[in-house]
Amino acid sequence: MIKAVKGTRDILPPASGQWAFVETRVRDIFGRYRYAEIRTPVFEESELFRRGVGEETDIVSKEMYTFSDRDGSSITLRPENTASVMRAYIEHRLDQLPGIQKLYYMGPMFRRERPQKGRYRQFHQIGAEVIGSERPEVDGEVITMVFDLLQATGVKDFQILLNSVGCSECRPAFLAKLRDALNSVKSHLCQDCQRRSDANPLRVLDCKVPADQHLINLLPSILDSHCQRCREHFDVVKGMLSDLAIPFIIYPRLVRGLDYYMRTTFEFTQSALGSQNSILGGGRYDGLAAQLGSRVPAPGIGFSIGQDRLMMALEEEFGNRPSVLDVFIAPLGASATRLCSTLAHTLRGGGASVEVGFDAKLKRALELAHKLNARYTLIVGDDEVRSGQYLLKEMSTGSQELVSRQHLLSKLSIATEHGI
RNA sequence: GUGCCCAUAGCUCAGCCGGUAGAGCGCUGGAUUGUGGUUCCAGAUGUCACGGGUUCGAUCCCCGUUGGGCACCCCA
Repeated sequence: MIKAVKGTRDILPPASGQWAFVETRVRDIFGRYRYAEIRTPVFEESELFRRGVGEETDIVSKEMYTFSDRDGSSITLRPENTASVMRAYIEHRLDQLPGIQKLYYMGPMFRRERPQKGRYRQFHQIGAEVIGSERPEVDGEVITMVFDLLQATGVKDFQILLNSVGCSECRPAFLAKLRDALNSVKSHLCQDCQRRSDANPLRVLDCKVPADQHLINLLPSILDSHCQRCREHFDVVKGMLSDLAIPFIIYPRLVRGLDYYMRTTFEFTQSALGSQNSILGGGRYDGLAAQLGSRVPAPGIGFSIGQDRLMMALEEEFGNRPSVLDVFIAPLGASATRLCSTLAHTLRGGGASVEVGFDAKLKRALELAHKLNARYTLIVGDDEVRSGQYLLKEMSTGSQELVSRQHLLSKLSIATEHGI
């Protein structure tokens, strides 16, 4: 039997309906913030990610799906979408458009990692980018928007971690201070941290080994190394969130894995997700455009939500909500079946969701209607065909009455909004 | 990529100390004519993940492969 390849999966009903529900909410809420959708290709020239994401990152150094095209060019399945969006921004001169660009996307990304809960080789991200402004107010608005989205979809018990990783002016000084401090304590840290101290000192801050924590807490904080511009920027972001009563935790140890981040970085975590507890991450990347060869400055900030993880966090929320079926039509016999096709079409035209049964046995039809969670079953047999009065049965109560074709729709009192 | 654990019906799982498999749920059919949910009866379904090895004989023991889970690395 051929199966889905390692780390990929099928999203089947009813889960697919839940995914679509979330996507509808995304479009609604992002739309209110005047974001517009951008759809970039699923694969790009490999060079884009090498330059955009960073040669030294794990993503680029060991997780990319890269292959040679027939003309010899190197192609990579996108491991994330920010670089692509920025590429499109530069390529199509979106900087020439009035105002700042606010773009959102959703779709599959690909990384060749070992799969585990909340981590897939094909996974799905919902993200947004604002390009063309370095104002801190934009950062605040972006965070506010994701907060709104999580609230609207019903995610519970999440935390917002906020940090500022400085800029090209103040970060080198911080790194020097950190290296110094690490040199004196690293022999007391865990194996991994000893290695990180040299390879990637920032990562030490991310260590979760309990025994290391008290020493790590004594290490220099990036917050103390901020230059004046970074400090002012961060203050505005924090102030905005406070004004909006959005709870956040200043987490100076938050380091993000992609090279392009500077100043504001953030992450939303949710405890129910297990080890992969990060549901979304984002930050500012004012230098990315230049790295990609843009001649005009294009400061930006963005985030991406792990949709697979978001869905996991919402599992309880969705529970076993039944799918919506307003009417199951049960035709008994050939003439009734023929009539029911037009009847179904009329009801669907009026907004009802309708399924027509094909089993001539009423018992079978009712069984199926029940299993499909139909609100009503419409019984159409020879008697009904003759009289033009159809037997409408309400499944929850079992009560039934004869209704004429004209009155069917109003009798059904179709709910205007079909949730899921 | 590394370590540990796991793989039996569509799903959740049982299967002693090696003798080629079972339950619950679900599914299909029936309990006389056009009435579902509860009930009763009957039935189907398994290359016991795959490939080797040991053995008279392997779902069970051993090795490998594939897939999954957990943790690490890292990240969404």
